[in-house]
Amino acid sequence: MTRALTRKGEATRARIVAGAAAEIRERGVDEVRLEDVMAHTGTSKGQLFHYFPDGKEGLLLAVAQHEADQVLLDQEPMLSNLTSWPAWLAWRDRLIERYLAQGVKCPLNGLLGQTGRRAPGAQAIVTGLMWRWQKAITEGIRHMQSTGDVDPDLDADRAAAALLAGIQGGVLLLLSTGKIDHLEAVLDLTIDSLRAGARTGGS
Amino acid sequence: MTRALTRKGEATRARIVAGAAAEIRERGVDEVRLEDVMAHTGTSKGQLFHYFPDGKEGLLLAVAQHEADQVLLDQEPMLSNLTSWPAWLAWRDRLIERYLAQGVKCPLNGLLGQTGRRAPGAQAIVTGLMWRWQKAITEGIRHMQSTGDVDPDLDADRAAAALLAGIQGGVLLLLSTGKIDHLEAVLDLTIDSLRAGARTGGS
DNA sequence: CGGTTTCTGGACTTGCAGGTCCATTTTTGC
DNA sequence: GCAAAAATGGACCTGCAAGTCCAGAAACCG
Repeated sequence: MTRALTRKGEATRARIVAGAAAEIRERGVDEVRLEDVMAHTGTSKGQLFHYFPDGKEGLLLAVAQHEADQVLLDQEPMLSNLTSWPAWLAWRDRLIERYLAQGVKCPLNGLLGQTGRRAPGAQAIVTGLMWRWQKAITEGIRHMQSTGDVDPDLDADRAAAALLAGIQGGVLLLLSTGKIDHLEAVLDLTIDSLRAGARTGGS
Repeated sequence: MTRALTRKGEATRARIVAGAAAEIRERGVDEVRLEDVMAHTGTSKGQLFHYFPDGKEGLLLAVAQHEADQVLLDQEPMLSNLTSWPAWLAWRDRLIERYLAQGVKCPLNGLLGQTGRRAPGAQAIVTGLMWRWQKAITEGIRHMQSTGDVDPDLDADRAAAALLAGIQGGVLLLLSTGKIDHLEAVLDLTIDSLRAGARTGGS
């Protein structure tokens, strides 16, 4: 019963989400008014509330989900194939490239702080994103352990957790300082550290 | 000429900042109205605009500065004395303890995303905080290098940048997931990694 | 086709939070 | 103690952005 959308309606809905996402990325969550979304997507207020009966709340939630999915998609196919050191470096390069291009515009930053508190659902979206992200990294590490490229005694989950945190912090620092250095340092040092434990099995 | 504050006035101003900070920590930036601050600090609207002629903007800026300073103060005296491994671990424990207690309430998270964009000054405050923080860590690493406890060939700045990023990300993940695991993993693994390079000078 | 549903546009309402103003009280400095 | 300056309280104004409503156009389905 959640379905009562014409083909045209579905297109409009998608256009609204995409447009709102772009607007938010560009100017920040709290700077975007529904009017801006309307103007930017060529829609009317009636449409907005037709597709998002919960108003801004619901729209932001949809945008958050959209952006969260995009974050992971942008890392493919590298993220799901961390099966060799060149693959790891390719992933590293993709991340750097992506966030360098993105610059100060983070779609989820504001959503975490702002929507995160009011909408309980937004919290879930971010948590889900982080969980999926970390899972992919963990699998990458496990694979490298299976091929003997990483110390098998290493706690893959813990290492992935640390790496994920480093990435998040690196992006955060990119947002506040405008420099990519932190993200680079995290990725390079962490990958180096993973490689270091390969041959030297001595503990 | 910036000075025209009575002793009483200064106290009131401080009370407003502290109260607003508490309120923001508790409920998030965008959920706090000036009225809330008034109620919570026992002040009137006239006072608010008397001490902060720029209105909410100026108040948030003052709060941000206050909180930024607090973040570093909370880590003292450990942060400025990272001169032995026990000292590093004490710092680690302090961080864990502090953020565990703080839980989901981050004073600067919202300020980064929200005020960060509108107030150009807020950006500077956050950047300044990060810079001071990283500098302290760098000095700690350098000291350990001088005593031979850390590989002297290590790029201390880069390592500090990575660690800082990890901490920020760990806190971010604490905010979104409610779990301290990421922060713990970052601190433990990074410190372990620093120790690992001590004796083995072979590259 | 024709009835029904969905889609669209935009005028209107509403509430509220930031900001203004000034009259009164307190503090200060001489 | 007394003028001047700062501190305080709170009524008032204002703009704006979310949300409501409904009437007309377009799309769907038999």
